[in-house]
Amino acid sequence: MPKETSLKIATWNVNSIRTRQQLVREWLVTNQIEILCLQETKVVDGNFPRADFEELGYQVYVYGQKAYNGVAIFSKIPLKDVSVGFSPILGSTRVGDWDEQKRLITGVVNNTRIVNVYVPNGAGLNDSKYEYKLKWLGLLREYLQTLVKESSLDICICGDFNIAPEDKDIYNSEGKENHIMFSPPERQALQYVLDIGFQDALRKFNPNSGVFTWWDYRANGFSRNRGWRIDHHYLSPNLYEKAESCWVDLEPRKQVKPSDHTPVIVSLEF
DNA sequence: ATGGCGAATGCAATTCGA
Repeated sequence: MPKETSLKIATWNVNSIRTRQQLVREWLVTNQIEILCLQETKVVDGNFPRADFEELGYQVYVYGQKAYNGVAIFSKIPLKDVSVGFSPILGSTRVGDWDEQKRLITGVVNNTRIVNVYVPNGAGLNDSKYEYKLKWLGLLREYLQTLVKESSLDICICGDFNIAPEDKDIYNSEGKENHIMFSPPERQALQYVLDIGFQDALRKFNPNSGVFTWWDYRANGFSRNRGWRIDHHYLSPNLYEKAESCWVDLEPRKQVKPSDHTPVIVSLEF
């Protein structure tokens, strides 16, 4: 038994798990990933292609819906205390309709609660979906605040946040003040969540500009490297100390029929 | 400035994503 164990947690918006099934499988075969958090699975739970991943030794936890949204966690170690949506923590009275869109799944491993989120995109600043995004982030803050208050577990929040936190997280931030994924109100809403006490895992190791996780399918975004960093791992203080590396894997984005996102991986030493 | 591309639904064209 090694004195220290390493746990690699990846996050990847796959833009349909059924379309990306083979790509995800191949990536897991060539990479030693203990936990994979998926977003935009776009499939109801009964149709999730779980067998392919169970064969690789993963427990598969899903929370999906027809056509849109959907999150899942694959884990080599069985998770404890798995729950989906806001209501198990915040209560159905407070949450109301906010769990209609399937955007959050959580479970516990190694004294660590993993919270996998797919934050709403928001469409545009004058769209009702923008208001939805800001309110959803407010609810996420309440959710995390409640977790922190009610338990001493470490927390890793990872997923597609649909927000580039800083100028250097966009290939060119000029003129993007009113652009979805960069406007000040949404960045402030994210910062308000992080102010509870979470830190950006990637920025512990890499202060540089030009680190991206998403490239638009249109206008050859990837070949021109017109990217954005909108997928993140945010860690509570103890976990932040345990992080030993964090990186983006560009290989899946180079493949035929890729997702428009590529995986981000954090390695934790316990 | 606009639209570009890709996926789902469901079978043509529309909606959505970011």
